[in-house]
Amino acid sequence: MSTTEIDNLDREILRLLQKDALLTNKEISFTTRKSIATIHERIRRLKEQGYIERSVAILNRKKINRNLIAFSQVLLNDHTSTTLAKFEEDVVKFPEVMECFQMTGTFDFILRIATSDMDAYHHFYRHKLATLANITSIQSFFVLSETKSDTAYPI
Amino acid sequence: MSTTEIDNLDREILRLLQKDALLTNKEISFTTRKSIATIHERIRRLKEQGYIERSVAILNRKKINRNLIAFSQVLLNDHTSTTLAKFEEDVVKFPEVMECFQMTGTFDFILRIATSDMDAYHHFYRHKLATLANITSIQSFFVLSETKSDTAYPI
DNA sequence: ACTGAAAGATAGTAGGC
DNA sequence: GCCTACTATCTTTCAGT
Repeated sequence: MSTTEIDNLDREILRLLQKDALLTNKEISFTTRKSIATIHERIRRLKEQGYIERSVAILNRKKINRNLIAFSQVLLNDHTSTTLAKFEEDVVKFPEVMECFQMTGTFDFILRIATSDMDAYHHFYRHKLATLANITSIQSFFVLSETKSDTAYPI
Repeated sequence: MSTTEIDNLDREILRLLQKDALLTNKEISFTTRKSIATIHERIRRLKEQGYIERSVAILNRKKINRNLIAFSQVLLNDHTSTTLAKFEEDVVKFPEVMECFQMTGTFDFILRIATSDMDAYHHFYRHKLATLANITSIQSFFVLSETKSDTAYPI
């Protein structure tokens, strides 16, 4: 981690690019009232220093048949680093697993699972997730509706 | 929802752009062995038909001081549509709330909260979230480590 | 649907303030 | 750190298959 700090111009650029990664330098230079070359150099630095990790297209999941989102809370029966690491190694390989976080509290991991429907989730649960070693329990919760889903941090 | 289906070329383009939204048409045309104009037209259609919702820059949250991610499970004390809608309306306004889903099961909503640290979460909890109307309980779980966090659906 | 090529716009670089 | 000006590269359009 470098000691470099970002200023208000950097923050404004990050704010804009979090909303739309395809903005041209020209558009950003117009909004921020700086020259195109300045914007170009700032964005280069923000990437180089790791503030911007990557730019991605966000798809409409219903159009590509991911109608069901589940959160699955997993509890393991032992917490040696070997067991934890093995679970993580195996679970991230499943294409249904969009996210996996190790958590504090009454369970060990929370997974975000995307499937086409309940049948597909059931199949994932029975034939993939529940087959992994050292699982004590899995509790599943399903998304009824998406009120807010944002990738942009307020800056 | 239109009746239009996508073919293998569309799927390959979506796969590529989910990983890197800044790929040039030229690069995609090289990978897919199609002409630049073909790629250009395909991407235009994928956006127009709503497969691609938007393109965004993904930031390194630790560089911008969002070190703590919490999942907060919220239970309300009544489930009239008015109460549900009011909660949703209010909760999405908090900048700490990255995501809000209404859920099946033993609680009503799950929130993903991003703050700088536990003090900031505590402040959010006490002075923002817990002040909303009709809340019965809030249970908070904190991310210890991020094993996988992907925005790209396998296609 | 796809292609190649032209025209217009943008990214990226260099030199100066 | 920011600017103008220049060149390389890319996007976008279109006539042709």
